[in-house]
Amino acid sequence: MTFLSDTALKHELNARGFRSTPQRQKVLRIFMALTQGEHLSAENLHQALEEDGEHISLSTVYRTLHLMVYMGLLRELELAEGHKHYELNRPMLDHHHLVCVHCNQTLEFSESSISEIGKKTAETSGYQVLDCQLTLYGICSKCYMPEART
Amino acid sequence: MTFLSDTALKHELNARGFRSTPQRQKVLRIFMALTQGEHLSAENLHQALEEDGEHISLSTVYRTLHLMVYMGLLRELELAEGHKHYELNRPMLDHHHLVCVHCNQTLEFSESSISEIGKKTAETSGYQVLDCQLTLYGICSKCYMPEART
DNA sequence: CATTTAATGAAAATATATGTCAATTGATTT
DNA sequence: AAATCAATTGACATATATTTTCATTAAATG
Repeated sequence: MTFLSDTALKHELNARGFRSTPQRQKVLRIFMALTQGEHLSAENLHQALEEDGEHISLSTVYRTLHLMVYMGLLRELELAEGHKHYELNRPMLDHHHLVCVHCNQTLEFSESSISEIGKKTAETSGYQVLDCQLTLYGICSKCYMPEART
Repeated sequence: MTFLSDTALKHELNARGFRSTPQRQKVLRIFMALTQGEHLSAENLHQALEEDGEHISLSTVYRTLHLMVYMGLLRELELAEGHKHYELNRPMLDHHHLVCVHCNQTLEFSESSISEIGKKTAETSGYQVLDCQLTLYGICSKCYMPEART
């Protein structure tokens, strides 16, 4: 799922009764151009599209994000920045996050055992896994001082 | 952290420069009275307090939730219902979630290896872990049908 | 018990996300 | 390649969740 041509995307969509549209292609292209670890909010994505000269309405941006999460193409991250962020779903990479609840600094890490656990658990419950996220919330060394305030 | 008396809460708060207030005590009591696996949104909590005859403003409810997450007393869950839910943080229980991205059905599961991984990762990065969440997103068996739509 | 400063409540403000609906466009059939 | 039909889009309105502001109240400290 790391790379998907327009026609491959079309097949994925059509197979489920959805349509391939220029908007959907452009959104996916934006995500494919990001480096590993980068993630965008709906607003970020909307801007990135504008910067590429693509005028796609915010409603469509939101609808496209949901659809692509639902299809397993994107993963939705909740990293305490107040709004959701999205990135390409690359299940093989076992890519997870560690977030400071104070300053919101976010670190990435890999841990290959997680997806195994995820697969097993999901199977037991009859689920088809789309995404598997281990998120650690804590306090980073800069923020961890007795006098810290909210 | 499964049970915390008013005076223990006071010590925790004062040690960090925060104050013990009746509102904070009442909020924590509500969470301590929940059964394992139950979780509340800010709105739910507000209502639960009202039902107990406690009038605490929504602002205070939100502020208290943030503070308690920051202190590691509560954990914040993002289970695709559109708003955040909260529950007592019981680090020993290794209690995680599996969510259907289509119908939002949520299942709980335990997996004791996760907190080990979390601890190790956080240490490496100099973080103090407050919470460790493995969240699996997928499609449940009821929703997994070729004709499924958004 | 006086002082200091954090915390609260009420209301307004903000932000994020969703819904509506007419117009458009993609997939499929003829 | 034209016609058909439903999915999709964009613009705008709306909803909802959360945050901020600020005057008032009340913990903690000495």
